[in-house]
Amino acid sequence: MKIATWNVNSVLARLPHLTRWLDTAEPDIACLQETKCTDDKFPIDVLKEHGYGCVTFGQQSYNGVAILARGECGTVQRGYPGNDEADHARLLATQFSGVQIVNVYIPNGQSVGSEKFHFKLNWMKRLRTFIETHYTNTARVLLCGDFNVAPENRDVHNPQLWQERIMCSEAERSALAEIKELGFTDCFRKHHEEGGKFSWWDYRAGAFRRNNGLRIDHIWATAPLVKYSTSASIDFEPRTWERPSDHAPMVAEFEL
DNA sequence: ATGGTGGATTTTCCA
Repeated sequence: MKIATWNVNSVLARLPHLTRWLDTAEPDIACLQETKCTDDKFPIDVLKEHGYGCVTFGQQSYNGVAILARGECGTVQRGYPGNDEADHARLLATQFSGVQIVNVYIPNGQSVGSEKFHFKLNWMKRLRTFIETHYTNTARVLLCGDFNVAPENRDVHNPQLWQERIMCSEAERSALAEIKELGFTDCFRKHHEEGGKFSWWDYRAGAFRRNNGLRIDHIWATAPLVKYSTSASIDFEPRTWERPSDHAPMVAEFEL
């Protein structure tokens, strides 16, 4: 089973890149973030032509998550239980082939100490509670998405520059660690110890060309799954294409 | 170098 996560920064603007990439990479599951469109505008027909069914949870202009699957998905959870209309479209959970898939777009947080920063930390607390409440210790769970946190300094191109800045602060890293303590393993780190491997580069100041990036997109697996993990990688190629997303897809494979 | 770029919707918000 091959699973991918990719912040596409508008599924409509990125549709040519998305279909081109799906045709080549052929993941069984692709978790998307920042789809930036309501469910009625999601390009389900085009994706169907490429072999994918869509489970969507979008909103106008901002946020939005989707799960593309080569096959049937189980029941779908859109947002946290008890969510209301005012909630951001940032969490989408379903099942595929006996695996619980949780796709998240964790808030960016703008800047450390800001109102959005506190919203981010609170959202991460809710994520921890959601996972703790909804999945047993023995469940095969994949938590994937744009976490908007670089877990360690080796996930940051210039840790000194980024120290205590958004996506790198101790408060964010602690909140993420508390989720990880529920029993997750970072699939990329299972297979790669080296630093300097990133999944996001700012559009500005030639950041990609200089490899000034952060590793903020992740695929995490619980113990009953991670033992079947055979590879994990970041596919930099779509970031080199014309008018790309600022994120690259992250891929993990399992031999179940 | 406190800027720079990109998407959706506007004359700004968000990343």
